[in-house]
Amino acid sequence: MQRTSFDQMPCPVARSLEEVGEWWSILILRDAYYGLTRFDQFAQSLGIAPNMLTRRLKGLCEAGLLERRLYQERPPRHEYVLTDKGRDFRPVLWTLFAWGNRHLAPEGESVVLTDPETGDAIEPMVVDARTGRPLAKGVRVVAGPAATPGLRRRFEPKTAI
Amino acid sequence: MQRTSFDQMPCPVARSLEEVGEWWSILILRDAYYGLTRFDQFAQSLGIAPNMLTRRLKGLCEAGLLERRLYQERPPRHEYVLTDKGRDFRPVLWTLFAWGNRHLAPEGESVVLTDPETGDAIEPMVVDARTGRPLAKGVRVVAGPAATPGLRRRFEPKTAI
DNA sequence: CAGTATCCTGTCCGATACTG
DNA sequence: CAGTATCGGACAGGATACTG
Repeated sequence: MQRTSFDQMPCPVARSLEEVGEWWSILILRDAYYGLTRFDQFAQSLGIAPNMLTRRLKGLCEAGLLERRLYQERPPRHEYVLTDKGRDFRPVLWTLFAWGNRHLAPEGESVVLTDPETGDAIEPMVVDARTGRPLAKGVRVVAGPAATPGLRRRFEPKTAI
Repeated sequence: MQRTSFDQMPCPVARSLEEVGEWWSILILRDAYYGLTRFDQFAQSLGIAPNMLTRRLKGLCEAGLLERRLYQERPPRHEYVLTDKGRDFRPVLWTLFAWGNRHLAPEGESVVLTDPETGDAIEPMVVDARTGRPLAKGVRVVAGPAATPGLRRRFEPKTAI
């Protein structure tokens, strides 16, 4: 890897980007949530070159977000299905989706999220699962149990996100 | 741009990636939330090459997430401050942070989010702002007011995310 | 249909040197 | 201190051809 490796980086954001930071990966995940599982479904939906699709699918499998599963013996056919880890990434997509709709839809929203039962539009918001309170400005970032001394020093001042 | 342009793509996720899809951009935003505003603060925190930092800062400014502001006349000095649009991106960082902590912290969490008042750990969760109900699997994606006919066709089947 | 194999280009990115 | 200028390498990504 040419980029500085963030393998031993403490920040979970940096670590996440290490796995899904590539451009196509997120769109592939999006399509996986949409229910696509097969190579050519992704290829057609994304308009991605086949070699790149192979690369990105392999990457997502190695990162443990997708699982390559044989669904037919002869001829051998594989499908790409989300793992728990991959499914758990959906909150990121939701917030990204919402942000895009808020700020990058000059001529109106072309796609919206809705409640599957009521059909009402959904407006994603992030809250604390324990208290139910919305996360607002000033969420503190502090060194955790596995922090190194240097890290503790860095997060000693009031660091917020 | 060498990549397929997603300028007229309807999906807000793709559009978002157009603006913040680059690897460093997110980390710069993260540091901006941390309170950094000046060139060399970013440079030192990220260990990024100065030319890249210039490019990414310029990109974020053009995308309207950061604003370059003169804070000193002679010699001219600029600071990079978050715009509303940039601040509004924080939910994405929160969910990314949480995902990274859940899945990429083998030796324990090195950094955690806490409530600035109580000091308790925070566990980000995405809910619908209107009903307060957690978003679960099966959030529907449907064509919105500005959708083209082709788009409507695509999202006619039950598409979820 | 589900990929693999090549080849090519753009550009992300790092390293370094330089400037007001 | 806050950048700009230049160079070079690695690789993401595109295009196309080919295979069981």
